[in-house]
Amino acid sequence: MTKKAYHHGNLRNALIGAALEILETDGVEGLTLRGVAARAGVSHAAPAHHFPNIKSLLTALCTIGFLRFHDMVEKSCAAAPMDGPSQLRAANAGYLAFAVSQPELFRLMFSTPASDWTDENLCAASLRARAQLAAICAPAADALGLTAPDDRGRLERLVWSCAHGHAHLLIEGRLSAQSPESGSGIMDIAALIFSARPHAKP
Amino acid sequence: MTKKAYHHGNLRNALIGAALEILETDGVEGLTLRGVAARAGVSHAAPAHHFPNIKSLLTALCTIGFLRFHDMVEKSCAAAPMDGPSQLRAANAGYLAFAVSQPELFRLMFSTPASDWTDENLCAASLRARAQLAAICAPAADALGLTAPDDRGRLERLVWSCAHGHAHLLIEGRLSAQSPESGSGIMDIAALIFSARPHAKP
DNA sequence: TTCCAATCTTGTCACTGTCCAGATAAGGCA
DNA sequence: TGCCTTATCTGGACAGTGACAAGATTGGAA
Repeated sequence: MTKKAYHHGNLRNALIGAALEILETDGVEGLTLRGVAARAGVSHAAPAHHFPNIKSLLTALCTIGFLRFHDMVEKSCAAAPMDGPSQLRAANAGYLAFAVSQPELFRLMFSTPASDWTDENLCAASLRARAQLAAICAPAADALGLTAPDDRGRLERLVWSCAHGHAHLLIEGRLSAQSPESGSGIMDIAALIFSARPHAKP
Repeated sequence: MTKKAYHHGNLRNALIGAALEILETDGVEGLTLRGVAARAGVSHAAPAHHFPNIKSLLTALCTIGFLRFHDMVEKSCAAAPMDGPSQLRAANAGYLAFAVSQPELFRLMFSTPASDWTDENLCAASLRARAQLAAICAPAADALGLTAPDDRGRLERLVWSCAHGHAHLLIEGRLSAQSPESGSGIMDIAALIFSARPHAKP
């Protein structure tokens, strides 16, 4: 055990783990390929075989982020009543909770140039989260009498924009004066939506 | 004229100008202190006297961003009818137009760790934009019968979150399938707000 | 005119990502 | 069993980066 094995055996995962730790501690600007290698206990060039460049490492982190994000929203929704407004509130709460609990990862996920968006895994993970959003919005769209795909997409964008904007502004310290649970965002939106009379075309 | 002056005379502004150009061309990751110096035609260490470190340069860019942002929203609102909904729509349009026209600057403005938020000028410029938002939201708050400062703040956050989220998702390429003018964001929000009956407490 | 302070240049350092050649080990094949 | 192909990892190197230090240049005040 005192003698270090030449082959790590599970270096790729070890690197990702180390990178995730460094990410939340020091932020993206503190995340260096050499630092990750050092934390994993390998030489500075060892990551090259698993991640040809730092962008590919960030892409892997980003992918994990979307998976975690999906799970967190799902759990939040599963614990809530099944009616439309409750599901929207739960989704918003999950969105926010993820951003607050792992702000650096959240930042990374939504800073597009940082990662490689031609990567299959990343696209799949991202699309899965996108589909989740659509499913959660469906009851609200039904309640508002929106049948045209365009209108439904518009509602999704509205809900998403609101949740995302709130989460982003919050972790960037722009809403620091208020507590995260102060009930802004989709919660109020939902209340307004469901109290408003459905109107055919804006 | 063939002989280059030892003293630039207006180096600080020249550096900022060069940095703004490089920023929108190559993004923040392509913005280097040495590159900025080269574009301004000075040696690699010349910026040090005006900007002790790269963070202070980014802070200056960020400050300019908030000034431009304020002006853009103001112009958009000035060109619109003075009623509450129109002003909200105009503000949203200005918010979006700024983000789309200078996405890298927008990104920089809302990536907090990039710049120094103890800087007086930056804080002033940011607070000015924040006050502008409050002023634009005031008529909507009045129309909804919101008198308590908490409720008014909540509305502001709601409006801001929605506009910001839409702008951010758009420039990060997450809403690429739809055109920017497709009327999401505050416009729909406003329509819902002004069609909804005012309710005392959610 | 002289001198000081601001400004700019040159040189240097540690650190980074990336590339390269070579060392080491794992597993298939004889 | 022993060899050998391939994947994995090491150590060294290079250009580019931000930051620092020391010296050159200049504008303006005394």
